[in-house]
Amino acid sequence: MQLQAKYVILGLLSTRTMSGYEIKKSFEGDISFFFDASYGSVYPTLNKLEKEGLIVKTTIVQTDRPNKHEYAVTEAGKEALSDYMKGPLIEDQVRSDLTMRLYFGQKAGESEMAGWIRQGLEQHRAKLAELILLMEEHQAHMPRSTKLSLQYGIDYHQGQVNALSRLLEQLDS
Amino acid sequence: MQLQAKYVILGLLSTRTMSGYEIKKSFEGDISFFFDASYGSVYPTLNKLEKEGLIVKTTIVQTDRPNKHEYAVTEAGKEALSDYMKGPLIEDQVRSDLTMRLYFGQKAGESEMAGWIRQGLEQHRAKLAELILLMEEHQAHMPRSTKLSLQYGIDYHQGQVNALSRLLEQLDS
DNA sequence: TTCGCCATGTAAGAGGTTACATGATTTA
DNA sequence: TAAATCATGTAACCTCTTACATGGCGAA
Repeated sequence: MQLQAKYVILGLLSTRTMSGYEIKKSFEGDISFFFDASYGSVYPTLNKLEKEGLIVKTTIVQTDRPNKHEYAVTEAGKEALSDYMKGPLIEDQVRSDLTMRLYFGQKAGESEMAGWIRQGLEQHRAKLAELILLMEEHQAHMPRSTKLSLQYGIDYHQGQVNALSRLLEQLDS
Repeated sequence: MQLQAKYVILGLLSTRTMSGYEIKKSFEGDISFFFDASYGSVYPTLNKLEKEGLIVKTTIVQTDRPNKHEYAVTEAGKEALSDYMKGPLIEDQVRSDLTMRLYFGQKAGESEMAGWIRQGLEQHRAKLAELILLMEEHQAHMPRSTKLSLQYGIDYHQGQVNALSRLLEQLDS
Protein backbone atom coordinates (compact mmCIF):
# COMPACT_ATOMS: atom_id res chain seq x y z
CA MET A 1 0.00 0.00 0.00
CA GLN A 2 1.38 3.33 -0.96
CA LEU A 3 0.28 6.93 -1.26
CA GLN A 4 -1.32 7.39 -4.68
CA ALA A 5 -1.33 10.37 -7.03
CA LYS A 6 -5.12 10.27 -6.98
CA TYR A 7 -5.43 11.47 -3.40
CA VAL A 8 -2.62 13.99 -3.56
CA ILE A 9 -4.30 15.58 -6.59
CA LEU A 10 -7.65 15.57 -4.81
CA GLY A 11 -5.93 17.24 -1.88
CA LEU A 12 -4.35 19.93 -4.05
CA LEU A 13 -7.63 20.66 -5.81
CA SER A 14 -9.38 20.95 -2.45
CA THR A 15 -7.29 24.07 -1.76
CA ARG A 16 -7.89 25.75 -5.14
CA THR A 17 -8.66 24.99 -8.78
CA MET A 18 -5.64 23.93 -10.82
CA SER A 19 -4.57 22.67 -14.23
CA GLY A 20 -2.55 19.53 -14.79
CA TYR A 21 0.46 21.64 -15.55
CA GLU A 22 0.14 23.53 -12.28
CA ILE A 23 -0.28 20.29 -10.36
CA LYS A 24 2.95 18.96 -11.78
CA LYS A 25 4.71 22.23 -10.84
CA SER A 26 3.41 21.78 -7.33
CA PHE A 27 4.77 18.23 -7.26
CA GLU A 28 8.18 19.62 -8.13
CA GLY A 29 8.00 22.55 -5.75
CA ASP A 30 6.01 23.03 -2.58
CA ILE A 31 5.01 19.39 -2.31
CA SER A 32 8.17 17.68 -3.51
CA PHE A 33 9.20 16.69 0.00
CA PHE A 34 6.36 14.20 0.25
CA PHE A 35 5.27 13.40 -3.30
CA ASP A 36 6.20 13.55 -6.97
CA ALA A 37 4.89 11.97 -10.17
CA SER A 38 5.29 12.57 -13.89
CA TYR A 39 2.93 14.17 -16.42
CA GLY A 40 2.21 10.66 -17.68
CA SER A 41 0.64 10.06 -14.31
CA VAL A 42 -1.00 13.45 -13.78
CA TYR A 43 -3.11 13.73 -16.95
CA PRO A 44 -4.55 10.20 -16.98
CA THR A 45 -5.36 10.51 -13.28
CA LEU A 46 -7.23 13.78 -13.89
CA ASN A 47 -9.30 12.12 -16.64
CA LYS A 48 -10.06 9.19 -14.40
CA LEU A 49 -11.14 11.41 -11.50
CA GLU A 50 -13.38 13.37 -13.84
CA LYS A 51 -15.08 10.22 -15.12
CA GLU A 52 -15.66 9.17 -11.52
CA GLY A 53 -17.32 12.51 -10.85
CA LEU A 54 -14.83 13.54 -8.18
CA ILE A 55 -13.64 16.62 -10.08
CA VAL A 56 -15.02 18.84 -12.87
CA LYS A 57 -13.21 20.42 -15.79
CA THR A 58 -13.51 23.98 -17.09
CA THR A 59 -11.67 24.88 -20.26
CA ILE A 60 -10.05 28.29 -20.17
CA VAL A 61 -9.39 29.75 -23.60
CA GLN A 62 -6.15 31.67 -23.75
CA THR A 63 -4.91 33.57 -26.78
CA ASP A 64 -1.29 34.15 -25.81
CA ARG A 65 -0.69 30.63 -24.54
CA PRO A 66 -2.19 27.15 -24.96
CA ASN A 67 -5.69 26.71 -23.58
CA LYS A 68 -5.85 25.08 -20.21
CA HIS A 69 -8.20 22.83 -18.28
CA GLU A 70 -8.94 23.96 -14.79
CA TYR A 71 -10.19 21.31 -12.43
CA ALA A 72 -12.27 21.74 -9.27
CA VAL A 73 -13.31 19.18 -6.66
CA THR A 74 -16.96 18.21 -6.47
CA GLU A 75 -18.87 17.35 -3.30
CA ALA A 76 -18.30 13.68 -4.09
CA GLY A 77 -14.60 14.44 -4.43
CA LYS A 78 -14.47 16.14 -1.04
CA GLU A 79 -16.16 13.15 0.47
CA ALA A 80 -13.75 10.72 -1.19
CA LEU A 81 -10.81 12.67 0.23
CA SER A 82 -12.33 12.83 3.68
CA ASP A 83 -13.05 9.08 3.56
CA TYR A 84 -9.44 8.49 2.66
CA MET A 85 -8.29 10.59 5.60
CA LYS A 86 -10.42 8.47 7.91
CA GLY A 87 -8.66 5.32 6.68
CA PRO A 88 -5.42 3.88 8.10
CA LEU A 89 -2.26 5.93 7.90
CA ILE A 90 0.22 4.55 5.36
CA GLU A 91 3.83 4.27 6.49
CA ASP A 92 6.36 6.57 4.88
CA GLN A 93 8.18 5.18 1.89
CA VAL A 94 11.73 6.11 1.04
CA ARG A 95 13.96 5.00 -1.78
CA SER A 96 17.43 6.43 -1.60
CA ASP A 97 20.05 5.56 -4.16
CA LEU A 98 22.58 7.65 -2.26
CA THR A 99 22.11 5.69 0.94
CA MET A 100 22.30 2.41 -0.92
CA ARG A 101 25.57 3.41 -2.53
CA LEU A 102 27.02 4.31 0.85
CA TYR A 103 25.75 1.07 2.37
CA PHE A 104 27.30 -1.17 -0.26
CA GLY A 105 30.05 1.14 -1.31
CA GLN A 106 33.08 -0.19 0.53
CA LYS A 107 34.60 -1.11 -2.82
CA ALA A 108 34.01 2.31 -4.28
CA GLY A 109 36.77 4.67 -3.30
CA GLU A 110 36.25 7.24 -0.57
CA SER A 111 36.54 10.03 -3.09
CA GLU A 112 33.63 8.56 -5.04
CA MET A 113 31.58 8.32 -1.87
CA ALA A 114 32.40 11.92 -1.04
CA GLY A 115 31.21 12.89 -4.52
CA TRP A 116 27.86 11.20 -4.02
CA ILE A 117 27.42 12.84 -0.64
CA ARG A 118 28.20 16.26 -2.10
CA GLN A 119 25.60 15.73 -4.82
CA GLY A 120 23.04 14.74 -2.20
CA LEU A 121 23.97 17.75 -0.12
CA GLU A 122 23.41 20.08 -3.04
CA GLN A 123 20.02 18.58 -3.81
CA HIS A 124 18.81 18.87 -0.24
CA ARG A 125 20.23 22.38 0.14
CA ALA A 126 18.42 23.51 -3.00
CA LYS A 127 15.11 22.08 -1.79
CA LEU A 128 15.65 23.58 1.64
CA ALA A 129 16.22 27.05 0.19
CA GLU A 130 13.12 26.67 -1.98
CA LEU A 131 10.90 25.71 0.93
CA ILE A 132 12.23 28.48 3.16
CA LEU A 133 11.50 31.00 0.43
CA LEU A 134 7.99 29.60 0.06
CA MET A 135 7.42 29.83 3.78
CA GLU A 136 8.54 33.46 3.87
CA GLU A 137 6.52 34.49 0.84
CA HIS A 138 3.22 32.83 1.59
CA GLN A 139 3.30 32.69 5.37
CA ALA A 140 0.47 35.20 5.77
CA HIS A 141 -2.16 33.45 3.69
CA MET A 142 -1.51 29.79 4.46
CA PRO A 143 -3.71 27.61 6.64
CA ARG A 144 -2.01 26.58 9.85
CA SER A 145 -1.87 22.92 8.87
CA THR A 146 -0.06 23.76 5.65
CA LYS A 147 2.46 25.82 7.58
CA LEU A 148 3.05 22.94 9.97
CA SER A 149 3.60 20.60 7.06
CA LEU A 150 5.96 23.01 5.31
CA GLN A 151 7.88 23.35 8.55
CA TYR A 152 8.12 19.59 8.60
CA GLY A 153 9.53 19.64 5.07
CA ILE A 154 12.09 22.26 6.05
CA ASP A 155 13.09 20.21 9.08
CA TYR A 156 13.38 17.13 6.91
CA HIS A 157 15.76 18.70 4.41
CA GLN A 158 17.71 20.48 7.15
CA GLY A 159 18.11 17.14 8.88
CA GLN A 160 19.42 15.56 5.70
CA VAL A 161 21.87 18.40 5.18
CA ASN A 162 23.14 18.00 8.76
CA ALA A 163 23.44 14.23 8.49
CA LEU A 164 25.29 14.39 5.18
CA SER A 165 27.63 17.11 6.42
CA ARG A 166 28.54 14.93 9.37
CA LEU A 167 29.21 12.02 7.02
CA LEU A 168 31.56 14.15 4.93
CA GLU A 169 33.49 15.17 8.02
CA GLN A 170 33.83 11.56 9.10
CA LEU A 171 35.05 10.59 5.65
CA ASP A 172 37.73 13.25 5.70
CA SER A 173 38.98 12.26 9.13
CA MET B 1 13.98 6.82 -12.80
CA GLN B 2 13.98 5.14 -9.45
CA LEU B 3 16.08 2.79 -7.38
CA GLN B 4 15.19 -0.77 -8.38
CA ALA B 5 15.05 -3.95 -6.31
CA LYS B 6 17.48 -5.55 -8.74
CA TYR B 7 20.44 -3.44 -7.64
CA VAL B 8 19.63 -3.49 -3.96
CA ILE B 9 19.52 -7.29 -4.09
CA LEU B 10 22.78 -7.38 -6.01
CA GLY B 11 24.22 -5.13 -3.32
CA LEU B 12 23.03 -7.33 -0.50
CA LEU B 13 24.37 -10.48 -2.14
CA SER B 14 27.73 -8.78 -2.66
CA THR B 15 28.16 -8.77 1.12
CA ARG B 16 27.17 -12.42 1.70
CA THR B 17 25.05 -15.23 0.26
CA MET B 18 21.37 -14.98 1.11
CA SER B 19 18.00 -16.57 0.44
CA GLY B 20 14.97 -14.66 -0.79
CA TYR B 21 13.45 -14.89 2.64
CA GLU B 22 16.54 -13.39 4.26
CA ILE B 23 16.61 -10.61 1.69
CA LYS B 24 13.06 -9.65 2.51
CA LYS B 25 13.91 -9.67 6.24
CA SER B 26 16.77 -7.33 5.45
CA PHE B 27 14.41 -5.03 3.56
CA GLU B 28 12.26 -4.82 6.67
CA GLY B 29 15.14 -4.41 9.05
CA ASP B 30 18.64 -3.08 8.54
CA ILE B 31 17.85 -1.64 5.12
CA SER B 32 14.33 -0.39 5.66
CA PHE B 33 15.43 3.25 5.90
CA PHE B 34 16.32 3.32 2.23
CA PHE B 35 14.44 0.47 0.55
CA ASP B 36 11.61 -2.01 0.87
CA ALA B 37 9.78 -4.35 -1.49
CA SER B 38 7.45 -7.34 -1.18
CA TYR B 39 8.08 -11.05 -1.70
CA GLY B 40 6.25 -10.72 -5.00
CA SER B 41 9.13 -8.54 -6.07
CA VAL B 42 11.97 -10.43 -4.42
CA TYR B 43 11.47 -13.92 -5.85
CA PRO B 44 10.83 -12.97 -9.49
CA THR B 45 13.81 -10.59 -9.37
CA LEU B 46 16.05 -13.39 -8.07
CA ASN B 47 14.93 -15.65 -10.92
CA LYS B 48 15.56 -12.93 -13.45
CA LEU B 49 19.02 -12.17 -12.09
CA GLU B 50 19.87 -15.86 -12.22
CA LYS B 51 18.79 -16.15 -15.84
CA GLU B 52 20.95 -13.14 -16.65
CA GLY B 53 23.90 -14.89 -15.03
CA LEU B 54 24.42 -12.21 -12.40
CA ILE B 55 23.81 -14.56 -9.47
CA VAL B 56 23.93 -18.35 -8.90
CA LYS B 57 21.61 -20.54 -6.86
CA THR B 58 22.52 -23.31 -4.42
CA THR B 59 19.73 -25.35 -2.90
CA ILE B 60 20.23 -26.15 0.74
CA VAL B 61 18.28 -29.16 1.91
CA GLN B 62 16.89 -28.77 5.41
CA THR B 63 15.02 -31.43 7.29
CA ASP B 64 13.50 -29.39 10.10
CA ARG B 65 12.41 -26.50 7.88
CA PRO B 66 11.64 -25.89 4.21
CA ASN B 67 14.58 -26.12 1.83
CA LYS B 68 16.09 -22.84 0.86
CA HIS B 69 17.85 -21.35 -2.12
CA GLU B 70 21.03 -19.49 -1.35
CA TYR B 71 22.16 -17.02 -3.93
CA ALA B 72 25.66 -15.69 -4.56
CA VAL B 73 26.85 -12.96 -6.92
CA THR B 74 28.90 -13.98 -9.95
CA GLU B 75 31.73 -11.97 -11.48
CA ALA B 76 29.27 -10.65 -14.06
CA GLY B 77 27.00 -9.63 -11.19
CA LYS B 78 29.77 -7.73 -9.44
CA GLU B 79 30.50 -5.94 -12.67
CA ALA B 80 26.85 -5.05 -13.20
CA LEU B 81 26.69 -3.55 -9.72
CA SER B 82 29.89 -1.62 -10.21
CA ASP B 83 28.63 -0.31 -13.57
CA TYR B 84 25.47 0.83 -11.86
CA MET B 85 27.49 2.66 -9.22
CA LYS B 86 29.37 4.49 -11.96
CA GLY B 87 26.11 5.76 -13.41
CA PRO B 88 24.29 8.92 -12.36
CA LEU B 89 23.01 9.23 -8.82
CA ILE B 90 19.22 8.98 -8.59
CA GLU B 91 17.49 11.58 -6.43
CA ASP B 92 15.84 10.40 -3.23
CA GLN B 93 12.20 9.51 -3.45
CA VAL B 94 9.81 10.03 -0.59
CA ARG B 95 6.11 9.33 -0.33
CA SER B 96 4.63 10.33 2.97
CA ASP B 97 0.95 9.91 3.68
CA LEU B 98 1.44 11.53 7.08
CA THR B 99 2.88 14.69 5.59
CA MET B 100 0.15 14.84 2.98
CA ARG B 101 -2.52 14.58 5.65
CA LEU B 102 -0.95 17.41 7.58
CA TYR B 103 -0.60 19.51 4.44
CA PHE B 104 -4.24 19.17 3.42
CA GLY B 105 -5.62 18.53 6.85
CA GLN B 106 -7.03 21.89 7.89
CA LYS B 107 -10.50 20.39 7.77
CA ALA B 108 -9.54 17.45 9.92
CA GLY B 109 -9.66 18.34 13.58
CA GLU B 110 -6.48 19.06 15.49
CA SER B 111 -7.02 15.95 17.58
CA GLU B 112 -7.01 13.85 14.43
CA MET B 113 -3.81 15.51 13.28
CA ALA B 114 -2.24 14.87 16.64
CA GLY B 115 -3.24 11.21 16.29
CA TRP B 116 -1.50 10.89 12.94
CA ILE B 117 1.62 12.56 14.27
CA ARG B 118 1.71 10.21 17.27
CA GLN B 119 1.45 7.22 14.94
CA GLY B 120 4.29 8.58 12.83
CA LEU B 121 6.33 9.21 15.94
CA GLU B 122 5.87 5.64 17.10
CA GLN B 123 6.93 4.24 13.73
CA HIS B 124 10.08 6.33 13.56
CA ARG B 125 10.94 5.66 17.21
CA ALA B 126 10.62 1.92 16.62
CA LYS B 127 12.88 2.04 13.56
CA LEU B 128 15.34 4.24 15.41
CA ALA B 129 15.58 1.79 18.30
CA GLU B 130 16.05 -1.08 15.85
CA LEU B 131 18.89 0.62 14.01
CA ILE B 132 20.64 1.66 17.21
CA LEU B 133 20.51 -1.92 18.42
CA LEU B 134 21.92 -3.11 15.11
CA MET B 135 24.73 -0.59 15.31
CA GLU B 136 25.64 -1.68 18.83
CA GLU B 137 25.50 -5.39 18.05
CA HIS B 138 27.39 -5.50 14.80
CA GLN B 139 29.64 -2.48 15.10
CA ALA B 140 32.81 -4.54 15.34
CA HIS B 141 32.43 -6.53 12.13
CA MET B 142 30.88 -3.98 9.78
CA PRO B 143 32.70 -2.28 6.92
CA ARG B 144 33.18 1.42 7.51
CA SER B 145 30.84 2.38 4.66
CA THR B 146 28.03 0.30 6.13
CA LYS B 147 28.55 1.98 9.47
CA LEU B 148 28.38 5.40 7.86
CA SER B 149 25.17 4.47 6.11
CA LEU B 150 23.64 3.06 9.28
CA GLN B 151 24.58 6.25 11.08
CA TYR B 152 22.81 8.11 8.31
CA GLY B 153 19.71 6.00 8.88
CA ILE B 154 19.82 6.68 12.60
CA ASP B 155 20.19 10.40 11.95
CA TYR B 156 17.28 10.26 9.54
CA HIS B 157 14.87 8.67 11.98
CA GLN B 158 16.12 10.81 14.85
CA GLY B 159 15.47 13.87 12.72
CA GLN B 160 11.95 12.71 11.97
CA VAL B 161 11.28 12.09 15.65
CA ASN B 162 12.53 15.60 16.51
CA ALA B 163 10.51 17.25 13.76
CA LEU B 164 7.33 15.41 14.71
CA SER B 165 7.79 16.16 18.41
CA ARG B 166 8.09 19.84 17.58
CA LEU B 167 4.91 19.65 15.51
CA LEU B 168 3.04 18.10 18.42
CA GLU B 169 4.18 20.89 20.72
CA GLN B 170 3.03 23.50 18.25
CA LEU B 171 -0.34 21.81 17.94
CA ASP B 172 -0.86 21.82 21.68
CA SER B 173 0.04 25.47 22.05
C1' DT C 1 -4.28 -25.88 19.55
C1' DT C 2 -3.48 -21.84 17.66
C1' DC C 3 -0.28 -18.57 16.24
C1' DG C 4 4.05 -17.09 14.42
C1' DC C 5 8.13 -18.31 11.95
C1' DC C 6 10.39 -20.47 8.16
C1' DA C 7 10.29 -20.77 3.12
C1' DT C 8 8.99 -20.37 -1.94
C1' DG C 9 6.42 -19.11 -5.56
C1' DT C 10 2.68 -17.33 -9.20
C1' DA C 11 -1.09 -14.63 -11.62
C1' DA C 12 -3.55 -10.60 -12.24
C1' DG C 13 -3.61 -6.14 -12.20
C1' DA C 14 -2.53 -1.48 -10.44
C1' DG C 15 0.20 2.34 -10.87
C1' DG C 16 3.64 4.44 -12.62
C1' DT C 17 7.64 6.01 -16.07
C1' DT C 18 9.65 7.13 -20.52
C1' DA C 19 9.49 8.70 -24.82
C1' DC C 20 7.07 10.75 -28.22
C1' DA C 21 4.02 14.34 -30.54
C1' DT C 22 2.79 19.35 -30.98
C1' DG C 23 3.50 24.30 -30.98
C1' DA C 24 3.27 29.33 -29.66
C1' DT C 25 5.43 32.81 -26.67
C1' DT C 26 8.80 34.73 -23.83
C1' DT C 27 13.32 35.37 -22.04
C1' DA C 28 18.36 35.31 -22.25
C1' DT D 1 18.67 32.38 -32.18
C1' DA D 2 18.56 29.18 -28.77
C1' DA D 3 16.43 27.76 -24.73
C1' DA D 4 12.93 27.83 -21.31
C1' DT D 5 8.03 28.20 -20.18
C1' DC D 6 3.37 27.24 -20.93
C1' DA D 7 0.23 23.42 -21.98
C1' DT D 8 -1.89 18.74 -23.08
C1' DG D 9 -1.92 14.21 -24.14
C1' DT D 10 -0.96 9.02 -25.54
C1' DA D 11 1.21 4.32 -26.15
C1' DA D 12 4.33 1.05 -24.81
C1' DC D 13 6.40 -0.72 -21.26
C1' DC D 14 8.20 -1.79 -16.57
C1' DT D 15 8.03 -2.56 -11.86
C1' DC D 16 5.89 -3.66 -8.09
C1' DT D 17 1.84 -4.97 -5.08
C1' DT D 18 -1.89 -7.88 -3.65
C1' DA D 19 -3.82 -12.01 -3.02
C1' DC D 20 -3.50 -16.63 -3.29
C1' DA D 21 -1.43 -21.42 -2.67
C1' DT D 22 1.27 -24.69 0.34
C1' DG D 23 2.97 -26.79 4.58
C1' DG D 24 5.88 -28.33 8.58
C1' DC D 25 7.92 -26.97 13.13
C1' DG D 26 8.13 -24.79 17.57
C1' DA D 27 6.38 -21.91 21.19
C1' DA D 28 2.71 -20.07 24.13
